[in-house]
Amino acid sequence: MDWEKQQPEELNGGGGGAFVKVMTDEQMEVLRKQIAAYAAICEQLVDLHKSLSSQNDLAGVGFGNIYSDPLVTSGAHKITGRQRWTPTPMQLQILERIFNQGTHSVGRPKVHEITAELLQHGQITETNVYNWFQNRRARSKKKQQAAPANNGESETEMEAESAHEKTKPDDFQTPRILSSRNEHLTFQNPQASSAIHSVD
Amino acid sequence: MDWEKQQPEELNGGGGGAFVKVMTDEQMEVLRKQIAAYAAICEQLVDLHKSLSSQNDLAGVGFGNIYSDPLVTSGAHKITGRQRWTPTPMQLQILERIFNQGTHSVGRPKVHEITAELLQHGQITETNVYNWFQNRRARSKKKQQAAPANNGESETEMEAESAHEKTKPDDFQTPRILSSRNEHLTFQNPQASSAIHSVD
DNA sequence: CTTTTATGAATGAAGG
DNA sequence: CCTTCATTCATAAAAG
Repeated sequence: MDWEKQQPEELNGGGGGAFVKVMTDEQMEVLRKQIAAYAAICEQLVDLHKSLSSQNDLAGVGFGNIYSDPLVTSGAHKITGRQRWTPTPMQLQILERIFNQGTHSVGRPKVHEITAELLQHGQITETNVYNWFQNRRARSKKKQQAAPANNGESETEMEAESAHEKTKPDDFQTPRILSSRNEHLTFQNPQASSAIHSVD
Repeated sequence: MDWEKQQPEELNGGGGGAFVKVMTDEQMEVLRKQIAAYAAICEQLVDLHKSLSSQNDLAGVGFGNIYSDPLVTSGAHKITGRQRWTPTPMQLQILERIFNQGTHSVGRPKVHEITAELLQHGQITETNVYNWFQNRRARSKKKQQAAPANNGESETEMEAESAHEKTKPDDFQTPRILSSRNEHLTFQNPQASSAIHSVD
């Protein structure tokens, strides 16, 4: 910024050759507008972000056990980050067994029962179980329809029959162009709030 | 701000009794920091918004207009399919507000009314609105019953509920609703960019 | 450390 | 209303 350098002497009132930092009304107005502009922009963006994040934020996962292990506190900056459930090998084994026994769909009581059993092998909620079966079912189905393309002869490759784009070439779908890892934007800046008040 | 009034005379160098607007180095530093803080915050928010909005790339799209512009078919492989409505941030915000105001159930006329309003912020149909409320209601209910992870034995209400950090949603969000229909966030502000350069 | 893959979770919509 | 499905998003885990 350096107003003292850019300041033409004529504007310097009657100060003569004294070297003082001076702002004209116009300059102050410009400055004020700049700050006000930022304030407005920030406000818009915060609103926007809130509405955007409110939809997909937060998991209903009500367990807070994962980061309980002091050994794994290496991350250190993810203190309140969302953690998603990861089945223990034992849990997975049991779930797979149930699924393969023909129970592809679970009702509410069944979920409760299974959850109770799996709780003995690690943290888990009914929602986790419910989601697992749903995903398992979907995945299973998807795989099934991706397989049947080849006749008995030359097996060539998969996905040959996908001439009519059925949505889902297994190879490169990659809709995620960017990987956003800024889960919690921390624009908690004291300077900012003071600035807001100052300009207003 | 009014520095000329708050300015103690001692700091005014050798200016004597002349009434000029003067900034000390400290004051300028404060100002610079305030603007810089805004610049940083805006930058973060813009980045964040960009990543958020680009994820669900066709956010805010309606149905018929997706491939309406053959010129901009950048994606190119999305020609068919995809008819699922995705609420724009603005639409979502309005819907959430209505829901949080106690209107958890909507009748036909109400749906019509809401749809009309939301149409100003993007494509939407009455069915979308109806489904949204139904899903929202169901989800809300489920969340309620998913909370109790512990036995009821210890009913002492400690700060236990703070353990579930989320519970989010709901509700009482910003009392200040944006009334303007600035769907197109116009944070393209010349003032802002000039300010960015000024401080930097 | 960066990129890719596997999979848990969120959500609009359909069926009963 | 409730359940189920299809699709998409986000991230832990694996690969490079």
